[in-house]
Amino acid sequence: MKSQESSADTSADPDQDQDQVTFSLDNFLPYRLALLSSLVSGSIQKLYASEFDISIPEWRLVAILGSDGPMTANDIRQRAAMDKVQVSRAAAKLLDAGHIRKQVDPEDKRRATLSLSDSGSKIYNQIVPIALEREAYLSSALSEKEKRDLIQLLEKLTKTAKSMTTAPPM
Amino acid sequence: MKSQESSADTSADPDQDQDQVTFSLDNFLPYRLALLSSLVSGSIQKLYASEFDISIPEWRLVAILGSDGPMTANDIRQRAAMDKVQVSRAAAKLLDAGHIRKQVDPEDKRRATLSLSDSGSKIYNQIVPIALEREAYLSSALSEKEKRDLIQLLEKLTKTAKSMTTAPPM
DNA sequence: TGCATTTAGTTGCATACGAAACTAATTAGG
DNA sequence: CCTAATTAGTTTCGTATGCAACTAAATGCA
Repeated sequence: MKSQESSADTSADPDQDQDQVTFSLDNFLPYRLALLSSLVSGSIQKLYASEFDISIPEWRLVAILGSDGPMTANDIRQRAAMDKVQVSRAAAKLLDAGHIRKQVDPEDKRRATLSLSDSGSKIYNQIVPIALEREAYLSSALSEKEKRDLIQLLEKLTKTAKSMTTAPPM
Repeated sequence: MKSQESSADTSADPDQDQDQVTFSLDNFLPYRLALLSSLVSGSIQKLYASEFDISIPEWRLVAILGSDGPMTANDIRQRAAMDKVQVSRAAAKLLDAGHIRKQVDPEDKRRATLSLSDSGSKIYNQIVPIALEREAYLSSALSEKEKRDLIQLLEKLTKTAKSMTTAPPM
């Protein structure tokens, strides 16, 4: 594909040899995504940490168990596209803090179903409105339609990005 | 925006009626962004590491010095919204590898102008086409208009996100 | 001038991360 | 059956990260 004839930036000096490609981080999607994501995560992380002493991976577990109900660590891994180590550690911390329960499956003792404890549910119920409010504020510069469009665009990109990663072991 | 009155407020409202808000990580923007960003970065990181033995922060320095010309570490930090530690370490590695030069400003010996060496320029010229190709592939599921829209939406969000971190609403 | 403050950049330390090695339980298959 | 291969989940270990403390130079100011 012939891409990137970036618009009005270069004075299009034809002498400029062709190795000297025009490139700007500002229009480079991976960079834009990384920047935005780190800004957003950073802000959220601080909030969750200070108010609930919970990390983002831990919050993901709480969010999933809270919205989708009890499931195993492996289910969570697939559901949230998280690393299994990340799930394991988040679960360990949440268990330790008493926010989730772990029930070993008697049928298959390797598996264990995780579920929110009362304190976990409480956290879920407390965080959800705050998270939504944060998100609303974040996207307050967007119209409803723009927000839907954005999610849809991110969805498409995510699909492509998944196919780009060299067959992740799942 | 007048929002939460502080931490006490949330617990001061033990009445949990509206807490069964419909919430799903899937529609939660911060999560979608983090997921996509990590997929994209991961894929790119592997590519740069295997082909050029260079990390993403290092690549950012090369990209900026290559496209915008020589500048100080501090300029880079502002330009790329990077942490100063990150810039310092990336610069140290690139220096060590001989990809950049460092010239101390005689006027102000704290400052030093960084610039690409020949090998740095070579890397820049080699990576740029690959990066653009990657990006083109990543966004191949989007129309030109969609891609422009996306960048614009990300821009808006980034602006808001920056304001969120600089003015911590807590 | 002389000392406090600011600024550019680096380093130390404690944490987070993920790949890979590992344990324990289950299933396959000879 | 018994061993090999697979699966769920945990731990180890090297690296990356970022805050905070630090060094060194420049500036403020009295």
